[in-house]
Amino acid sequence: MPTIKDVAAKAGVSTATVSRVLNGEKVKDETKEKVLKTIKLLGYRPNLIARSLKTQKTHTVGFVVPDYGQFFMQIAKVVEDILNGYGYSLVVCYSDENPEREKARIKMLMEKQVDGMLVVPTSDQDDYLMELNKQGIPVILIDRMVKDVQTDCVLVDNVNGAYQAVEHLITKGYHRIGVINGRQEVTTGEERYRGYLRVFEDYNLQIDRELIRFGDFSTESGFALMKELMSLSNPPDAVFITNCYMTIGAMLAIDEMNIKVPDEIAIVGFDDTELTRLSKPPVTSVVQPVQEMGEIAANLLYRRICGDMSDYPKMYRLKTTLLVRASTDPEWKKKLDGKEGA
Amino acid sequence: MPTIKDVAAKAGVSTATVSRVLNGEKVKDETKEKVLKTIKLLGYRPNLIARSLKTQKTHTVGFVVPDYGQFFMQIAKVVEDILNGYGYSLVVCYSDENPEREKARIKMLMEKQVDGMLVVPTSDQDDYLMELNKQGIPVILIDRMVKDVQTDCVLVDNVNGAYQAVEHLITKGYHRIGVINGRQEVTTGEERYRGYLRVFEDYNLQIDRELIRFGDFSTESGFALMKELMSLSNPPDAVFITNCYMTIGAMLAIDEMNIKVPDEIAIVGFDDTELTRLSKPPVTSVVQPVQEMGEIAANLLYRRICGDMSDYPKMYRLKTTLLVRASTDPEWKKKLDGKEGA
DNA sequence: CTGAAAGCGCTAACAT
DNA sequence: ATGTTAGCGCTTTCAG
Repeated sequence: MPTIKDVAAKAGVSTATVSRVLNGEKVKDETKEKVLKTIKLLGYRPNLIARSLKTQKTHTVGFVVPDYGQFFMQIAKVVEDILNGYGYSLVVCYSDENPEREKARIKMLMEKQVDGMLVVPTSDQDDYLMELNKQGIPVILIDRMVKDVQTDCVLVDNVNGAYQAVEHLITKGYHRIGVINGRQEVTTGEERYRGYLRVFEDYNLQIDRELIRFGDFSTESGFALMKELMSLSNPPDAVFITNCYMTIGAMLAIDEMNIKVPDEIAIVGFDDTELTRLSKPPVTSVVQPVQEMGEIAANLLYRRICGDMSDYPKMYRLKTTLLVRASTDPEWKKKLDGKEGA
Repeated sequence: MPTIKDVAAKAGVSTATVSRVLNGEKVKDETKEKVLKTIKLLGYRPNLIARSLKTQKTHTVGFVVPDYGQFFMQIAKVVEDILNGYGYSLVVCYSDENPEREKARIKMLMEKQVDGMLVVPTSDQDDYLMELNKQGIPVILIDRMVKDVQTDCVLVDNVNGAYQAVEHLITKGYHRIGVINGRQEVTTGEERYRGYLRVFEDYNLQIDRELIRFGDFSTESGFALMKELMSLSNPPDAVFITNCYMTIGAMLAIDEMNIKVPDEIAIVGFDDTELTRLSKPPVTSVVQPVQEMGEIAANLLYRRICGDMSDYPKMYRLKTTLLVRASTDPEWKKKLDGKEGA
């Protein structure tokens, strides 16, 4: 591999000049030509490591997700595209919904000297994240936030998303509405539960505590909890499930128990993925603006990296939409009639 | 951030000694203690960039996948875990099934100076990949290979996997067996098609060319091609679909057309993901040993990075398994009875 | 066993 | 407009 020195020597200029050409600084056209030519000739590629050592910038950003499922990977894709466009590359790693592992991954990213980070925190008290901020490396929280922490975050309005979902069930005439919650140490889990509770409050309805279950966001927990709910002497007639993995688990359980949806039980889930769309029947879901979340987060992070702290800390609360499908609507198939394709 | 110099100064030793302690070389216990203590005291963390510049190793490896779907991300997870265990971190990027983009991503990884790469090539004539090999950076092809190229690869036996799938259909008594193929410029696409053809040859059966369709691995193409097949005046009674996205698309099409599986059409897919498992009915699938693929690839790459070229170039051809489910077996549900859970 | 010193390849003052 | 030079933080001969 040729170095900048080789180029300088061959072109008969100093390394500084070559560097200037490389970085688009003012250089006499004639010498620039000459340098460019020798660069091509030698097949020279700047050594990014050396450059990083000098500039203290790696042009790399990290993204810590809880898992590699469709929801977060959709965001990752958007983020990667945008950041690539700015000349940054993305390192994605997964925390496995485990604060310890999250900390380890963040540490690794720190040591790799990333210029910034996007994190989906696995707990609402991530003291470690704050250190980063103090160290001056921009961090954007995405999807979930951390309590008592002042930093940029891109979230959705989970409370009202959940509210809308549960209200939809009530409007449809369901009375015994259960909920399968996610981890309450995570803001999305807690907020969605809060939305559920608020509906009952607003409608002045009684809640049967038996219908409230707590899972850990995993397919397995959705499966197990749905079985529990349906084994009750007085089972629910509808269930709100607060993320997509648990929804899948619940659908599998329902299927295994040979229960009819929505006739015997109505289901509304959170997140819209291929799974919920392909499921039979398709699941009514609170859909999050994935594309927008990714775009906003990536662009905000880029601005922070560039030193623009004008509106820091900025919190986005994007709105969700309720997509009604057959799992809460027996008429769905007829009404739809070709409106939803592949 | 303190540097090695700060540590050396504070501990009253030379930077060389600190470096030795850091790298576990022989140092008098007493001085080692002292150094370790000041490292802790100052909260010193070695600067990996500086180290990389010196050692020419980044302890990073790249992984280029066609997409962020479940199949490849499952592999990525395995690979990441293993490599992390060896002290390497993984940069995953997606080529979007596009050779140009793949080239760009590989180039980026090269410039980032990764110590090695795992690539799922998007074409069977990736001249660019060979350059890497010449440059001495280890590359392992995974899932797909490149023709006329001598390099390590971890593949599955697609031909026999497909063969088994189609033979299963024949055994079940289906006659008009269609196929939805993937991109033929990609070895998996071509090999699976070959497996399909071979069955007809071996059984000395006539093929109706009308039943052979070519897609691009996407859900959309699976959807469109299945619609085409089922709109034929003489439609197939079974279809083999050569990857999971197209299988999903096909299932959606079938659903939309209100066709019953397996009564009116039997389906066998390639790849086993949540989608094919959750689908109604669940799809009989050729399942690939994802875990094993990841393990083998990661460990092989590690060995190559460590300079062990003993068995180069090594080609693995792992065996697939056929998982029979309801999409080819009306009796499935009864037979199963609790054998398959969440 | 430890220290001095020379770089790895690049950028950025500072000079010219 | 270009060249000189001093590092960025680390590893690694080579001496001692």
